[in-house]
Amino acid sequence: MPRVNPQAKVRTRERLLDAGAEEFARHGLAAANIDRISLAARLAKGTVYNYFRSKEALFLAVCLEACDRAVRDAPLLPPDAPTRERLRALVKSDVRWAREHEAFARVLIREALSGDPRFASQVLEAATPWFAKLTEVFEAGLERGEIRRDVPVDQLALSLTGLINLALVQHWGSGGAWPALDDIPDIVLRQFLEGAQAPGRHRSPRSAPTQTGRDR
Amino acid sequence: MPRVNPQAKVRTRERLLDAGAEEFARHGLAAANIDRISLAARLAKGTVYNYFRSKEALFLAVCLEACDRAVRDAPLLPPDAPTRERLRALVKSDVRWAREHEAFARVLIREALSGDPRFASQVLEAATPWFAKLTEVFEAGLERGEIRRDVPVDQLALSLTGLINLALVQHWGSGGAWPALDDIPDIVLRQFLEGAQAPGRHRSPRSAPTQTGRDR
Amino acid sequence: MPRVNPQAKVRTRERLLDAGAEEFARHGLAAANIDRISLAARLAKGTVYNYFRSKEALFLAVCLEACDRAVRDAPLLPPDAPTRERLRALVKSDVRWAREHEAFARVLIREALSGDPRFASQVLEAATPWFAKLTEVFEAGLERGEIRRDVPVDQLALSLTGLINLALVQHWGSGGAWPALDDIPDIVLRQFLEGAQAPGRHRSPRSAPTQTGRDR
Amino acid sequence: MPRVNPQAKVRTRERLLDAGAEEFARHGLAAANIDRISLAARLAKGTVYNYFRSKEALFLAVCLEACDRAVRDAPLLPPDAPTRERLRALVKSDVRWAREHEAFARVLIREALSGDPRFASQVLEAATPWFAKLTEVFEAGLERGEIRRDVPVDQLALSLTGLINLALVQHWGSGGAWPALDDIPDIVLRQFLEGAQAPGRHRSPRSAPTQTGRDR
DNA sequence: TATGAATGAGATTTCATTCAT
DNA sequence: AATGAATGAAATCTCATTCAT
Repeated sequence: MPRVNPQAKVRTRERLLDAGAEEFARHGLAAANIDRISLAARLAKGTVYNYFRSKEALFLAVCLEACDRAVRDAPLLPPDAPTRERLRALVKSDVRWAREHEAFARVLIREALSGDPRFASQVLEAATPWFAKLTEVFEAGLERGEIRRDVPVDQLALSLTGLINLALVQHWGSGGAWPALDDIPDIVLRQFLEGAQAPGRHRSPRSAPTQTGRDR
Repeated sequence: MPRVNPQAKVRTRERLLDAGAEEFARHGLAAANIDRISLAARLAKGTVYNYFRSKEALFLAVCLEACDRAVRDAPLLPPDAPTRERLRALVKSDVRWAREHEAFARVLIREALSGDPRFASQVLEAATPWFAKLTEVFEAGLERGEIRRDVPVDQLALSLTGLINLALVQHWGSGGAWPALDDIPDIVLRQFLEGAQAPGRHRSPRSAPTQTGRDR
Repeated sequence: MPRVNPQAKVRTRERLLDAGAEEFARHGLAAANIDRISLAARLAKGTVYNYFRSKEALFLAVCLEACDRAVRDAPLLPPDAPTRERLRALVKSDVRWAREHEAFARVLIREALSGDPRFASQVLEAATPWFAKLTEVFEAGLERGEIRRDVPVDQLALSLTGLINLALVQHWGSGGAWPALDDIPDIVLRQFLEGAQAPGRHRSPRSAPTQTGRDR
Repeated sequence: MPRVNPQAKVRTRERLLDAGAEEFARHGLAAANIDRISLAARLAKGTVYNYFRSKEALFLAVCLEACDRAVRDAPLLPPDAPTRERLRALVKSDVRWAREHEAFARVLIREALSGDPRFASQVLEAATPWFAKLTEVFEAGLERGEIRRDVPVDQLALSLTGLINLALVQHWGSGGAWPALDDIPDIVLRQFLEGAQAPGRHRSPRSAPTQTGRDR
């Protein structure tokens, strides 16, 4: 259809994105099948290539879209809420998204480890909006003395993200046995905020050599 | 040729495992090429199938072998050493292995996320020896009050493993920029043992809801 | 938009022919791309099909146009000039055209050999104006006894044309090494007019069977 | 079939070559279909690629084989036969081969004009044995004063080859009307050896500048 | 036990052409 | 007359696996 209104193009694109997400979720990138995608979108195979240069390009677009939606839906507690609660809200939202898109979430994590570094980093870029939101919360927490100052914010964001993903991977890997999805936010936050050391123990020798006083 | 020296069979198997590791590391599972593997092993393609039922079976065998070697080389500090030091030794050894086998380590992590749960869990099983060693250290730490009691040991083992892998993934993903491999043990252990909370803060509200007292 | 200025149609057609010539020259008929052609002509793909039934039809039209222009530019020496000189002028002009349109000239020659005889002869038809001019010169030469009478004029025209094309093919095939384009007219005419026999030799045995006396 | 005797491989190769020649002859290189080739050879599609890297590689191999056979069958008259007769024998043999393999001969000539110069020159290389034979005859003719000395032998070989091919192209282009295949040797040799000039005419002005006296 | 020739399903991508607007 | 989104057939090449020797 020629000279369609731009909306039609957007719709077609969306149908492809949706069909792609479904297919990638079900089969992973390598085993995904363009034929099935176009069929599911009720479009011709060639149309896929009118919108995306290659299967990989479609995958990247699907990742971008998915991450965007995931973050867009995440509520942000007001800045004066405790950092722990603000984080919990984000993590809960993230876990909810992962629950609803489990299969695709797995694929996304998986492909972020692709052997091709260029491709891997393109996949990672999709998470940019998430990191932005996280950073915002951390920085507010820093100002209010709720977050330790001796670790860069970027690093904290990565640690938390990683812990969430790990918990998810473990949840999936255990066939859902443990941890339960609903428990993930607390488990992760406890580990993230408090660590594994027994209470009352000293801080790491290197970061706080003068261990005397303080919380003794 | 009948009556092959049993040692010869072992050798052939080893050559295939070595060639497989190299190939999987370089190309990942999906893109690995049996032809190249047999070529690198200086054997015929058919021979691969005399030893392994399929490409996937070969991959699993390679994983098992790799993890075995990795753990076999890991030193175990004496039980009376501080838990932190015992963990550090393990993590360092793990990171060293990852450094020396970066490519294969990536592939291994990646395939552990395979969409096929049966396959994924088979990959994970390869890590059994590692978890055993970790568990041993945690239990000793528990007895000596160095490790918090309110989190199951399995969970701790997973958290630590996950943090290490995350750090590695981030190291690779950043093109080696951050974190440096040598810094990973400390970074990970600090996060793992102490968490992200500012020093002096209360424990998680749930585990100690009445925040009064303690270190106030 | 109805009532288009007829001149506008001619312009559009010309733009398509020009873009087509360029594309066919660059990629050959089979690999030529209608998309690129319409793009280069700054028109929509559909427009190409408003003017030409198919890619092949466009190609034929381009051939016709090209040959027409080539011959139109060829100077014709006055009828009283020596035949050799009149021919040389034509050949030079032909070679000049080929030099200026090398790529397209190659394609044209190539497609004249198409497996589909219908198509091939359509391509050849494009050369009609050239053959007409050649024939005119030959007939004048015949009347003045400068051209042998025992070979039909058509055949002579084909021979000369073929020799030129051969020389061109050889020039291109040798990467321009030999023959130089500027030398082609003389090389070709010498071969065409005098043949390869040593001077003083008898004519072909058939035309002059009494070979006795060697060279008289 | 493993460890077959080398003969089996040669046979398979030959079947592919034969099927390829047939297919290329019928459809040309671009439109040739690997599927049909493997079918005609009663082999699997993959087998084609076990023997030839690509369709083009198969085509080149077919060309080589064809030219080799064509020349191998060409009789060589004894060195003391007149040059004209020795040439006639070669041309006749060439024309006979072209008659028997018309379709493939056309394709071969066509692809020698390929836009890709690397490919074109590879095709041309197939004709090496033919040029060798031709050269031999020319050199004998030179020694005996039957061939003009002022044109390099290479150039003569190319001229003759070109004239033959042209005649063939014209024969095919005219739907067989003219020239008849049987007439080609004489037509070509006359043109090649004697040229188009009327008998008794001077040599080219350059080689015999004293044009005075017309035909003396 | 080792070999390696043969297999053939399968998948991505291209692109001439159509036709509703 | 011009447009350009959609179409979908077509075709090359790959590669895990088999099995006769």
